[in-house]
Formats: sequence, C-alpha cells, structure tokens
Amino acid sequence: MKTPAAEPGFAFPDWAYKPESSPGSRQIQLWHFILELLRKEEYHDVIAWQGDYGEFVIKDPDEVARLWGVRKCKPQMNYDKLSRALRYYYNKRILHKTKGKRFTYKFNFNKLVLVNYPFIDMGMAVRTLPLILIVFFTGGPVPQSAPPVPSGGTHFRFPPCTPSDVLSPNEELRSPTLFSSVARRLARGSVSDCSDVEESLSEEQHRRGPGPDIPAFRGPPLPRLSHEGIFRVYPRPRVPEPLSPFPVSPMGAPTGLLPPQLSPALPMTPNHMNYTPSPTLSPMYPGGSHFSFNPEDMKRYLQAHTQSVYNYHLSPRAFLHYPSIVVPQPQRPEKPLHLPPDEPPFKFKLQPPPLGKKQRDRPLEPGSSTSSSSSGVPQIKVEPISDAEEDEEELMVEVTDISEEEEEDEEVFKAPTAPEQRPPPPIPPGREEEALGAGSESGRCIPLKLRFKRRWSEDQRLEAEGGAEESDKKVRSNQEEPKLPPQPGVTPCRRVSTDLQRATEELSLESRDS
DNA sequence: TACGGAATTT
DNA sequence: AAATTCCGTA
Repeated sequence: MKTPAAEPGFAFPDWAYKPESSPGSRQIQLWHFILELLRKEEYHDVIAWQGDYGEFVIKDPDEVARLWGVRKCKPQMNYDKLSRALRYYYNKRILHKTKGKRFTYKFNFNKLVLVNYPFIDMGMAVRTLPLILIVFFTGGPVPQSAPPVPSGGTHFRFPPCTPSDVLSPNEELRSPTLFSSVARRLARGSVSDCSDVEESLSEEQHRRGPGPDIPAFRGPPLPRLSHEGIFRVYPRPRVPEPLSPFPVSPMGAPTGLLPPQLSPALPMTPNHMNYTPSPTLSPMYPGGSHFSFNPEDMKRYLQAHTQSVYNYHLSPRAFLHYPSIVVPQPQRPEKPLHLPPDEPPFKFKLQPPPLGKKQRDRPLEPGSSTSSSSSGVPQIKVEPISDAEEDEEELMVEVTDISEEEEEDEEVFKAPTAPEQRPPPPIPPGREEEALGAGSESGRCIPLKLRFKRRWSEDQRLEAEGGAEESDKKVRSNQEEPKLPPQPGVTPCRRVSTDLQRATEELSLESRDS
C-alpha cells in the first residue's frame, strides 16, 4: 500500500485518487457526483440542498442526468436511468426518497458522515473503540488502506479480532467501496484537489459561465443551536488538547496518530449512528444549502447524537470516537428535554428487537447461511425491504443493539418517554467521567439485548396506553425471541460502571452467542 | 412520477 | 459492484 506521505494524517488508498480514466480505478459513483454538484453553487439551479438535513431536490432532472451522462460518458443518460441508479441506493441506505416531494431525495448522512469520521471523540473512553471498529468493519475484508492501527497506544489497540471474527460474515456485507475522493475531499474540505471531478465539471462550468469557486466551508458561522443549551459541558481532562484546530477537517489532525478510518464498507454496514438526532442538527449550514463537515457543525451534530444516546439508554457503541472532536459528555437532564417552541421535539421510538428474516420475502435458498432465524447466528438482512418506513430496520446485525438500527426518519424520534422507570442517575460532581458509561450504565447489570428488549416492550406498552393512532404499526411477534413483558421491577442499576471494558466484553459475548 | 425486476455493461 | 438499459406496474 502506498501511503500518500504528502498528506500527513491521511492514508487514503491509491484508488481514491485515481481518475476514472485510470485503469483499474473505480469510477465515480453517482452519489459522489451528486454531492459534488450539491457542493457547487453553479449548480444550485439544477440540484440543491433543500428541506431537512441531507435532503436535496433535483430541480432539473434532465440537466442532472445530462451532467451525469457527461461525467460517465453516457450520452444516452436520462433521468429515468439516473433515478434507477438512485433507487439502488435505497437498499444500500445511502439515499432514500422523500416521499411526496418530487425529485427529492435524502442522503443518509449518518453513513456518509460517520464513516468518514468514525473516530470523532464523543468523549467516551477509547475502550469502546474496538466495538466501533467492529461495527465499521462489518463490511468484510478490510482494505489495504483501511484500518489505521494507531500505534501510539494511548488510544486503543486494534480489535483483537477482525469483525468477521465477531460478526458472522455475510456475503452481502462485502460491500463495495463507497468512498470516493469526493467524499474524502469533502471531508478534508479541500476543493483545490478535486482535479478529476472539477475537470470534468469545468466543461460544464464554462458552458454555464464562470462561477465563483466556492470554498467548501464558507458561510457564516453557525448560530448557536438551541440544543447546546441542554448540554452541560464537562471538560474532559483525559483529552489534553482542546478541539483540535484542524483547518478544515477533523481528520486533518496533525498528530498523525490516527490516520483516517475510512471504511470502504459503507453501504451495507450497519453502523452505530443510524438515526439522526434531530433534523436541525445536521451538519449543514443554517441556510440548509450546504452540507458541512465543519468540525464545529459535526461536533454539534454528534453532541446531539450523544445526548440522544444518553437519553435513550442506547448502547455505548452509539458513541463515537474521533480524534479531534471532543464532544462533551451529555448529562441526563433532570427533566425531559425542554425544547424550544419552534423546534419539534425528538421523536424516538425503539424498534422491535430484531426478528428472523421476514417470511414474506422470497423463500430463502436452503443453502443460504444467512437469515435462518433458528440458526441463532447473527444475521443481517441482506435484502432490505424498502417499502414500509417503520419496517426498514432489518438491516442489522443481531449483535448490534437497537441503537444501531436505522432510524433516520423523523417519525422515530419521539419525545422521551416518561422517565418513571429510569430515574436519571445522579452524577456526583467530579465523577462526570463515569457518566461516560451512560449507554452502558444499566448494561452493567442487564445485558444490552435484554435491556433494549425491555425498553422496546415498554415503548409498546406506553404506545398501547397512550396513542391508539399508532395502532396500525405492526407489532411484530417474534418466535425467536419471545417478547419480554415490561419489567417495572427492574432495579435501576445505579452503579455507574467505570469499566467499559467489561461492557464491551459482554457485548462481544452477546454477539457471539446470540 | 416513482418503483423495482431483469438482463446487460463497464 | 455499480451502474445502465429496458420496461411493466402502480
């Protein structure tokens, strides 16, 4: 592997830089191209961010198709074909359609962002990193370039086993690389080196007339998001350096300690942050027209995520580690989050525990090693059913917890359920760090899966009590894992774990025998 | 307008 | 693997 030494801190694979004409190189992928267009102001009449985070509208389908055709040397390209390609992204969870809005799609930035910045330091101990890596590496064979093994030792050691050791390898998980130079460039905030793309686009730009070269991260500073108000910021002494002053990208940390972890396994890989904390927390500029990998934005975004994770007792794996972004640990608010009036409350609902493969789908081949609900082997839904939104969370490894489910739609974010059964653990001053284990705080006592099942059952119960309007939502039975009745008697485990490793090990064990 | 199967291409 | 092409369906 040739590491571009010219870029300290970046060990991108060679192919990431190869122009498409280069033999053996990977051609630009459509979503890269879309992002590229979205980034350029010249094309805002053609395609632009609009609406929610990650949502974009193709204002001129024919033109976008034409540009794509130019890019790919496919003169016959049209929107029909292009849209077919976009639809293929549904199953890969790179995109989905914004229903009811013409030509409107939505990026799953949880994939794009997090896979590009898998090491953002959410303030948790690095001990959980292996788990995160596992999640990220479910994509199968780690490419030559991928796993930067930090040798510094201060952070973590590479997981003792490869993900395929931990997770049952699924053929479909051996997904193609989805990382493009564009994404990386976006990540770096670099525009100057987008040679191939910009070259290809330059023709169009000329055709359209000169446009200003838009810096990737221009724009006004983000206004303080209201969410920040709900975070109590605790400095983390463990991280000596403040926010790393990387110029454009969190990965630009000059330490070189952590080369970027660029999983090539984006599409089918369940990750730990598949839901979005809030539409307003997208790392986008307030104008909503630019996705931003700005560290500050991402920090906010991830902070909110962390808070959500904490609020909802999600898995510690839902915390992320990035070397250069320190997201303060959230604290469980004494009261439910007070949200500004103009801001929709979180809607959040746990998905039911993973089921066996749906029966309704095509019959499974007998030889298939996947999906047999009786096998007890962690399975990943290979063919996501893209239809029902609430139904879509099938693509997950059983060893993952619910927090890793895809809950990217606003519907899944509900106001926090009544905290009756989960009194906020008082965090003694000076012990904030122990709150790191927020996600695993009770996992200490209750296995995660059990915990989430209970949580889900509780949600179901509350739902049944509260709103019948949701009654049509399928309550799926699960023969494989009988639903547990709500357990009000569960003793809240107050003892906050200081040893995440234990939880980690538990998780590993769970993952094996599940 | 959108979806997704199927065959084919790169 | 990631489209591209074509097309039936809703």
